[in-house]
Amino acid sequence: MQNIEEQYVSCERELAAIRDSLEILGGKWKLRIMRHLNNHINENNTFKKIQREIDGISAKMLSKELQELEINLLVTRKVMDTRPVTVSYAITQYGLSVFPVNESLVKWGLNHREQIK
Amino acid sequence: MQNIEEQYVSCERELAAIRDSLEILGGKWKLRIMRHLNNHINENNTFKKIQREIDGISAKMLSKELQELEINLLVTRKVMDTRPVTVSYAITQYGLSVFPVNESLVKWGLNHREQIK
DNA sequence: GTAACCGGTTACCTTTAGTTAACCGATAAA
DNA sequence: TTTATCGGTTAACTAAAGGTAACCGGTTAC
Repeated sequence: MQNIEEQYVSCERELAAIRDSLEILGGKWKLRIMRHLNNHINENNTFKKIQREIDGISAKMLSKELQELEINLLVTRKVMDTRPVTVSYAITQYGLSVFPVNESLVKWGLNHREQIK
Repeated sequence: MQNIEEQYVSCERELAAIRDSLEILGGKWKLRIMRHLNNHINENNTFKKIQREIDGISAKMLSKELQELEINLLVTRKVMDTRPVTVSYAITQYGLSVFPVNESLVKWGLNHREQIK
């Protein structure tokens, strides 16, 4: 049995973890991009190809979101030796760890639609 | 095996579900409040008591967030027959369904701290 | 009558998230 | 030399989220 102080610390740690997850995976585009890369995992996902295939995303947002995903080790960026230069993005092995979170959000959201109708 | 159209619909449904989940459970306070109500489930959680115990939350935000949680059937609001009147909030049975999502966010966030350090 | 408690609401402000459109350098094709 | 492609960046904007502080009606205790 934990004492009060340990309970408090554990609670703070969990709250910080939730903040981290929502900051890194939340927002309008992050999971959208991760899912797209995962659904096209055997393709050469260049910047332009991703932008064409994700409906509504601007170059600015795609660039910004990919940078943040790369910083968090969820995707890799590889400059290809083509003319003109293309840049290929891919989900990392570690990036696959977001899919349980993705699934729990999907599951809850789908069920919630049933619940409130 | 699904055809292309069915895949597309399923993908749109899942993306909408993620948007719903993040809209209803995301933000700075929603899960914070749900966790608090769950941790104090046998107590009389009045507005003032919740506000005292959740560090940093303003009356405005607490009021707004509780209203939205109530609309989504996640908490109940009960005006008590006391002087002066108090209002008691409680998590619903359905509200408990957020904890698997909560757990997956906690788990991913905790692991991510390890991963990037 | 005045002060205090409860459960809020309102107005105003700041910060963050996201959009739009123009622009950039490097390269290559016509 | 003009035009196009790729992978962005920049500036300027709007929209959404959240914070701060003052205020409110109803009630009770002094």
